[in-house]
Amino acid sequence: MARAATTTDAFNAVAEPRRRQILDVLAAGERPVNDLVAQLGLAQPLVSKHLRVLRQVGLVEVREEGRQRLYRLNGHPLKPIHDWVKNYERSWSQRFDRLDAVLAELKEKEQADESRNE
Amino acid sequence: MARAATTTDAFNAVAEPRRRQILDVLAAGERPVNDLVAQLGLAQPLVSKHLRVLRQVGLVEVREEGRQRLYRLNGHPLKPIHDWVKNYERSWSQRFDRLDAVLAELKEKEQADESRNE
DNA sequence: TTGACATATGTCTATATGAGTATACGATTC
DNA sequence: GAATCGTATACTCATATAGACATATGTCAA
Repeated sequence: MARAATTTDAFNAVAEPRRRQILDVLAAGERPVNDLVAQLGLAQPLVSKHLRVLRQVGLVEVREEGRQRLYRLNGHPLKPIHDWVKNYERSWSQRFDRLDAVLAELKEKEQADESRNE
Repeated sequence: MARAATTTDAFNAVAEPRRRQILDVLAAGERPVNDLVAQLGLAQPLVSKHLRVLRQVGLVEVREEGRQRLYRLNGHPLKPIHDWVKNYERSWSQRFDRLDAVLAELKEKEQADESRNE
């Protein structure tokens, strides 16, 4: 089997840095394709293709206005990523240091109790 | 150009659901490969290959003990993902509703002031 | 209606993938 | 040292990609 399609889910869609850039620009508000082309310095067909992927996973929505297509962000599909990754925050954040210390203490105490019962 | 290698960064490495599963198991503590094979129900060579990718982006580390290799989690490389995605949290979280309301109010007031100066 | 503009799609190429299967390799045990 | 265990690697396959380029489609203006 090959790698999962980029359109499988937000995880795959967002693995491509250019697509993250597009979302970052759209976070400031609705934009026509050519604005994105200009801001990102990418070829227009490439931007259109990235937008297609983002559309397919629901990360952007389009609105037609004259000959322009206005794209806007929809962050909802990013929630699963956030939900998953936030469980690992303790790996780097000092915010959890105190909690970790408490847990270690509890564990130690528990083991002491166990050995008392042997 | 082809899609960026899975070993390019955590974004790409973690786009594969099996690799996320592996990390989820390792979050509970150090594990030998065969434990992962059993818990995930995957073929052993497949697990080894996924572990290799995770190693290359620094998400896991290995320790040899006899004929076993004990893998453990290192969440640090996930921080960029968390940092990026958390900026989009307002897209789905109600926690930001109040803030958004305040911002909208400010904006309205600002526009009122502007029109007074015309 | 002709042309310019905004965007999407098709084709091509190089490349890498996940999974399956077989096998290699080092450590241990007999 | 032979057999076994735990793990990694090699090879194969089908498939999808990002990007470059050319072109199609639709909309507006002169």
